Amino acid sequence: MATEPTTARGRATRARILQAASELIFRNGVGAVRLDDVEAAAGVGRSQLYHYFTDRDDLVRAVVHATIDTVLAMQKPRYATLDSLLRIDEWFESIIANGIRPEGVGGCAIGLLAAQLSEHDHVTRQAFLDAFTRWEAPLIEGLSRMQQRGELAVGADVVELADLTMAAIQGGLLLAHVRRSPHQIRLALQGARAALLASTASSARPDDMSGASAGDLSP
Amino acid sequence: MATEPTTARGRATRARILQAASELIFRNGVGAVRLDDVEAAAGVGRSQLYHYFTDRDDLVRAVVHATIDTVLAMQKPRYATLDSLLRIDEWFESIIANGIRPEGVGGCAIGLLAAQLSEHDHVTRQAFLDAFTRWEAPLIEGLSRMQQRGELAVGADVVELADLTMAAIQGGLLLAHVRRSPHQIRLALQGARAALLASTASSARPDDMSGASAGDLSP
DNA sequence: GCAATTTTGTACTCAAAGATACAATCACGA
DNA sequence: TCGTGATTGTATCTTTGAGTACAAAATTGC
Repeated sequence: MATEPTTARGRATRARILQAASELIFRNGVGAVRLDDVEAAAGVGRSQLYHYFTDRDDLVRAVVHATIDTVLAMQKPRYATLDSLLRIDEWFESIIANGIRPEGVGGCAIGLLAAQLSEHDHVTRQAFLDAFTRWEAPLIEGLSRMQQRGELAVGADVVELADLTMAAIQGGLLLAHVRRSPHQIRLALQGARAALLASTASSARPDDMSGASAGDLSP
Repeated sequence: MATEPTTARGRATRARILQAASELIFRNGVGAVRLDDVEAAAGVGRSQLYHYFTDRDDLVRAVVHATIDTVLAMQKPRYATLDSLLRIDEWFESIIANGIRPEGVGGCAIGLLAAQLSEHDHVTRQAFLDAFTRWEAPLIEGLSRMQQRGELAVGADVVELADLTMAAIQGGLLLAHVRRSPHQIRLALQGARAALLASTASSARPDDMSGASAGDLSP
């Protein structure tokens, strides 16, 4: 049975295992990572793994949760204030910057995991749902505030704008990952920006279709 | 060694294996699919697998190529004429429709595979690169024609607009997959549409920043 | 119809990797 | 210092699933 570490050393060991497993999984994919690899990378023995995690699946689940927390924590500082186009642009910049890592370009850790594991089990799937919801919550709130201040067209659906932005982020990071080009993220975010801009109160004109309210694509 | 089937029966068997493997992989992910499962689903014996494919990796590679061909072929009919907003809208509609399958909502088969395998080996990665390039080629061409006809701002970069659109498609399908909601695809494509619209000649005004040309997000 | 080739069925081998056993060592509090 | 529990090292067991062997059946070409 998995034991929660009580001492500082134990916590450090558990953290090292998690760290090593996360990196390996991010690099090579969930299926390609052997427990031996994790051991070697973390500098621990087999017994440690089974001391802190019940089995391989438990470790993977822990990696998922840790990854989600890490990624969301990285966004945190920018989060409080996404209530202006300038702040949102800054946020976008941080996402672009985070997409360029020493171990490779692009690829949202959450998105990559989600693509691999969202069908795995119900609990894990729910974790991803929560992650995306938590991720976009500050944007929804910021957009709402902009709308209240009259900086966003009253007809705009802020939730839909946020969803659309999340899709752009994920798609941009995926393409950047495959193409190994951070430029893809930038372009994708430009798309989201255009959609947001189209809902900006100042540029919302009734005579064009720039408003990104739902229905444009309805059959 | 893998043998190419020469008879009709052989081709049918090989096709059945490929079909079964593709569905299982799409459903459960590459790592979770055992050869036993493929056998059972395809109704063949172990010997058939190794008659038509050298090993598991060879089968997976074949699935990748077959999936790419299938997905691109589905887009083909719409491809010839993506040179107006109307045609592009129709194209979007077909993508939304394809995202709703009996076996689950959303999830571009190519995108999901790419997330799992783009790091696997160089050849497979190249296959994904080619796939995305082939996928967006008709859009680039269509947009170019629109630009030549003056329906798109002369300053717009059609390649970037196409890249941005691809990111929206992929992100939308990924979110739709996780959230099990086809609406996510629609929203994402609305975002791409807004970006395209912003570059439409008629709505391109020098006094706003709607033009999706590069540089908006540059530091 | 018959030989040659292709296709298929079943049983088996074997290595890899997950999981376990258990003793040794360490760290902290009394 | 001593004892207890937490932590770690090593060796071993077990299961899974990829890959192989080989013969039977079906199909094709002559």
